Amino acid sequence: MVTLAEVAQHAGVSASTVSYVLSGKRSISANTRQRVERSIRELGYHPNAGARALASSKSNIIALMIPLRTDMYVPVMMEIAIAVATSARTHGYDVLLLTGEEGPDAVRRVAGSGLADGMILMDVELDDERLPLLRATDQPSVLIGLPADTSGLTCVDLDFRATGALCVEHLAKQGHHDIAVIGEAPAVYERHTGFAERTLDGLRSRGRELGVRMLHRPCEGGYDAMAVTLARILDERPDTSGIIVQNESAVEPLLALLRQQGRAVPEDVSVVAICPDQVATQASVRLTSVAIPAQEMGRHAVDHLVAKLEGRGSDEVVLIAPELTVRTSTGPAPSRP
Amino acid sequence: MVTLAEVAQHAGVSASTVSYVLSGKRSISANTRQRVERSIRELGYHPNAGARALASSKSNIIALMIPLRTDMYVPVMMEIAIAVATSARTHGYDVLLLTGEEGPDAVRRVAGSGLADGMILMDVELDDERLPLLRATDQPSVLIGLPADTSGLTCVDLDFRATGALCVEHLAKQGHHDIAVIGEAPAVYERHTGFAERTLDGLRSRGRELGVRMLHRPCEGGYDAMAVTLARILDERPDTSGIIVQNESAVEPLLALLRQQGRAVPEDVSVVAICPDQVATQASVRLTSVAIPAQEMGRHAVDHLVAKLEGRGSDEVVLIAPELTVRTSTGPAPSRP
DNA sequence: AATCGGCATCGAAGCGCTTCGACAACCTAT
DNA sequence: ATAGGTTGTCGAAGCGCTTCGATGCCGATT
Repeated sequence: MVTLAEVAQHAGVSASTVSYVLSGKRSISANTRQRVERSIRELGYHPNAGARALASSKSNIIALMIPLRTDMYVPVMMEIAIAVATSARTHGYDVLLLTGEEGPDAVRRVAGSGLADGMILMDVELDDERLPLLRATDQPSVLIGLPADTSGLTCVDLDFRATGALCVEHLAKQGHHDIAVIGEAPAVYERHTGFAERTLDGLRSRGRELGVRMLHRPCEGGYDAMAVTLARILDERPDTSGIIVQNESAVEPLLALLRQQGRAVPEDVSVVAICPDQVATQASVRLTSVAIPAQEMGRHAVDHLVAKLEGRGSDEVVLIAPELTVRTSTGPAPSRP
Repeated sequence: MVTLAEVAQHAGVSASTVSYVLSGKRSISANTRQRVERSIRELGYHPNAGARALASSKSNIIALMIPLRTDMYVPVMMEIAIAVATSARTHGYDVLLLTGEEGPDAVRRVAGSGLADGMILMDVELDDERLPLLRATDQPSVLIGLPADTSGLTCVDLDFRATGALCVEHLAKQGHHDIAVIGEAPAVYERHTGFAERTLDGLRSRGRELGVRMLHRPCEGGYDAMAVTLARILDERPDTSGIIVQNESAVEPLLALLRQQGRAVPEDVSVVAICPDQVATQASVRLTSVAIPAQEMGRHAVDHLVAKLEGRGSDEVVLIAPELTVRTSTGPAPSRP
């Protein structure tokens, strides 16, 4: 293993000079810089991460905490995680992956040991148990998702309230008056997950303003659950002509069931989904949808965290504006007999 | 930030004693041990990760490299990653997440900087560009997936050859003679991904032994691609009565298309899937399937890597035996007119 | 009584880096 | 010609920990 000292010797300079070449914190003559850089290349030198962390009290590592909840849609999580890892690298940071297993203690461990310089928390609940600890350790952090109390925190999320509103508007504009909302699994609501509640909120308040009737039903993923849910909805509100789905694993079952029952999309029923674009475009009907901007969320989170770590940046809540893409699953409401 | 020295002072012992209490590398009297442990608790001490890494040349970090290929089924990757992170913790290791972005250089960087003690590579290709580097740096590592040349490497994977064989056997036993195989996207085969080729190999050689006709067609995910592929298959081999799918995003489209064409599953066509259990159970027909044991693979990989890091364990290839679960998508072949 | 081995503890060295103050050497402005 | 300011480089101190050898103490062995 090549050390700084060896590079210094090889280049005929002192160790500190090499260090300054690497960090750029003091000016170095072009000549010396080149000699040092050459030695680094020839010897294949890589600074030792531990020594660096010890001397500078900076690990250049960002911790990413992903609680493993089985009812969350995994690909989105993954996409965010990948985006976080990738953009972290562009800032010179690596990413440490923490799962929910360890629970809130992970926050304490990481903050205490100086393992990471900051952390990004995913899948934040409205009243998340990790938050008190976060505030106490004043560990620089960014949340993906919105808790109830955001004071002193930096959060990044899709504006789910606006998302809900946008979906209703789109349907209402096409003349739909009876709209059903197929939501996430009941457990998600029971857990008070921010995004689910905020979507619902946006959906309802905009629906009230526009004078449309709204019926919300949570739904586990999969075929059988969807069949039951859909039957209940159509039983309660036979005139339902618009459906908004916020549950990736309910999308395809829903379409299949509608087809099976002879209800054409979009002629008889319009469907709007809140889901990743991939799901919307790969479904059996190309779905009008509001995309979950996973990459963007990951990138934003990293950018804000890095800003904080560098002393720039402050606490704030960043809500990403939703965008609705019209595809072939929505159309004018059928005229009533 | 509390340091070892402060703990030592508080407990009235020397720093080295505290260190030995922590590591257990020398015997300590019960009395002293308790005093030290008490001080640690009272002061809320956490050893500094950087200092530890520097002094011991061990970071207690495992690097997990996930190339981001858009055509791989993401949830499986995620499940493995989570399993890796979780079981790493039980061995006292944390996990560093590396994406494919950086390419093979990441291997060099991580090995060179001592950032991680070892690494786990996912989604290994038959002729993976990271392998030469791996061998050169003699970084302790475990691969998930099998390259063409496994000499000097430790690999963990599902036995895809046996998986293929198992699927054919199951169908053949039920009297199916004309079997179609719907595979991964063409790009996967072009890239020479080990698992895809080995499955095919197992499929074909067992098929030959059993005297069944076999037709393999790669298939992009999604509805439209599946429609084209299925049409071609039924055109070429109208008597096809068994289908084996190894492509998660083709599963539901396939079922929907069969239904649409009035082919009943399993009365007219039997379907066997190679996919995670979740996909098999949530599909519109409960699928007879061979599961991808993601968790088990992650766990095995970590166990083997940790064994290597501790000086136990050697290079070997661990193939996990496939298990076929019979559900409702397979049955006897229809009798021919 | 002298010797030995094992246990419990301590002190000091050092892991590889960053960073601060010092100091030549040079370049202006007086 | 001299004070003052830059610029480029070096030496040394230390970051918080692990680990090696040394040491003092005790009971067991001859």
